[in-house]
Amino acid sequence: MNKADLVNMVSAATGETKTVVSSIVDKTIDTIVDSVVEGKKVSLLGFGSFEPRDRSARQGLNPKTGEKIAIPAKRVPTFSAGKLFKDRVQG
Amino acid sequence: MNKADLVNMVSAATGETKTVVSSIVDKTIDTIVDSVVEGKKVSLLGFGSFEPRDRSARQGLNPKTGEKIAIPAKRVPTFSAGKLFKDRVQG
DNA sequence: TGTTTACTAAATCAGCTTTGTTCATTGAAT
DNA sequence: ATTCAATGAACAAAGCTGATTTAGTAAACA
Repeated sequence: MNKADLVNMVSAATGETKTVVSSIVDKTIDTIVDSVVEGKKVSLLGFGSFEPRDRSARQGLNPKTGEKIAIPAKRVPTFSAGKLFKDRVQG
Repeated sequence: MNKADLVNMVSAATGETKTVVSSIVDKTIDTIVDSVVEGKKVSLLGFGSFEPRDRSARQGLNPKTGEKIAIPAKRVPTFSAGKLFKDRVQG
């Protein structure tokens, strides 16, 4: 399922036009990304939470050549699913 | 940031009422969760993708007592961030 | 609405490191 | 009423790493 499918389904479920749904979905994603970029966590109860996490530098290797390479420290976005989401996926 | 904050910000950014934004955000989350529950991946370009992943059974241990315990196999929801999200968080 | 264009995502190789997982409880928040 | 974060230890599993091709999505424009 891609974004177009998602918008269609939400539009059908809510009765709002695809245009409105699309703009809100886009802006919602923008807002979440912006917040994480600013270092703040976004918690959506039942769904999960997004937050930035710092990864320390480490040794890696090039799978093609096998030689060791230095991987610098970096900040990455993470998501951890909430209880409801986990329970529903687990069944 | 929680869901109420998110709805307020998206409402302010789009001009749609909080009621409309709230219903669309909720339904969007529902749709994503439903899709993952059905075993299908949800790909939102630039943001990331949600999909179920199977974890095999393994041995764990109770940190309190130190004794070994059996952790059963299970299915969990996962999210992997897209390039744009990563790039923006990294800076 | 339909088409083109440019860019992103998936898959692949293997080995090492980081991260997640386990229980229980308190406090905060939905 | 219910969920979430945090805490602490230690082990095992999952993921990250480069480079490339293919496939596919999204944005722009007429």
